[in-house]
Amino acid sequence: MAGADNGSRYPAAAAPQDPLSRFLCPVCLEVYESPVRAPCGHVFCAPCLQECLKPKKPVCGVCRSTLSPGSTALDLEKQIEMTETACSGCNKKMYLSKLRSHAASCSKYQNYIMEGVKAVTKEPPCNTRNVPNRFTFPCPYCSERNLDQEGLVEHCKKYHIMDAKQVVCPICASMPWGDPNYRSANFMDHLQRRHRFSYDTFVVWLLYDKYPLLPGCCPPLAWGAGLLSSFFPEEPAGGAGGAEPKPLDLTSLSSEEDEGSKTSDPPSPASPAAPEAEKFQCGQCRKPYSTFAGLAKHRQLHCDAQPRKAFSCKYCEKEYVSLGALKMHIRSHTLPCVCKMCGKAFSRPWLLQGHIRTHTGEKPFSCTHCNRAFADRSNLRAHLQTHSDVKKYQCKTCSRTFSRMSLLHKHEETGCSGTR
DNA sequence: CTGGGGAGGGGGCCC
DNA sequence: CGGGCCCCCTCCCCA
Repeated sequence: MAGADNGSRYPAAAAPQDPLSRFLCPVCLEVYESPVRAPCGHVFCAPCLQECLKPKKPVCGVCRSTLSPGSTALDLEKQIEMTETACSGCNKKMYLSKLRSHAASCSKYQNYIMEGVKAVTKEPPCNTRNVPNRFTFPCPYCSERNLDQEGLVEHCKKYHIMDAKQVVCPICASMPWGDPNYRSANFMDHLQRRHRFSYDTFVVWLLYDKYPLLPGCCPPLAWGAGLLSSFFPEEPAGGAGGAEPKPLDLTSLSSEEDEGSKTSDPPSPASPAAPEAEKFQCGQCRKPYSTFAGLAKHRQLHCDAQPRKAFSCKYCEKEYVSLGALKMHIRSHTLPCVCKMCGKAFSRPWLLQGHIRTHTGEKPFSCTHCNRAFADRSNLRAHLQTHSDVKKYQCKTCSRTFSRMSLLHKHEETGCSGTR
């Protein structure tokens, strides 16, 4: 466990240049927060590990081995406290242990992240013509084409289970870190261990959705099918008409093709004769475009250029009428308030205060009717409803009242009989 | 299935 | 403009 490899283990092809990478949690891609070493040897932030342990059969996000609660990685914790670094945004020097909270409030760091994302989304790699399709794969044994990941696994299990030939895994080879020349000694074993789940699911949901703007998230942003499918949403797993798996030719996204290729009736996505389907839609005016470039141009010339009434969140698509409201909202992404007891993070101090009461057992809000106490005023309010004959939320059909909106919704969803 | 409690999130208002 | 507070709401879990 000692040495630089005690934390995140990266595939050789993707080993980051940054010497600090060994202090980065493979889940949140930030400096470890309360690092915990799982039994498999991989280290995660304590809160990240908690998240990973939530599924019924938790697996390590790095090696896919069964995951169970680990032990505090004191060695790493110490190193994080003693290692100096500089903020990528403002260059301020600080210890790694301070970087996380600093990054949450450093506007220059946020800009630095945004620049990174722009660079990734605006300037596709120069060898884009060679970018392989990550939706369908050829079988490395018989070269049957257009198998999606699950299809490939099933196909190989069905037809090649006894085939001992060393072959290149087409799924791994298509990934940005993949080595197209690396032959798997036991491909069937590799398939079943490594590709039981989809990279899309793991990369996009775990990393992109949770930490969409982190520097380490750029590869997932660029390569994760979640993003790709938003650019190429109709790339069917089965391919069109048995054609060769099509490279995602980003260079074809000419800035010249846009509105002209629009049609009022987009062809079927599965149709091979439908390459100009309007796959891209402006988030603001909903205008459809057949190419990403067209959409980008439209946004540049029209929607983005117009004076905005709203302040847009750079992390998600939400917009606010005031900068204050936006900043408040951004806290829900950066979660600057961290509980010292369990490491859980919150957007606002009072949320943290409420959470701390769950540790201390403090219940300052008591019911005047039954003296029952609550830690949260909202919950007291909900409780007070239970003392009332006429509850706040009423069914329009049967006039029955409920103490909570959710109960009313449930009542309506399960089919109100209408009888009073 | 229903009702209730616990925990937490989001937006608005006020100071 | 930021922080504190309030209200409303949701989700999950349990009896």
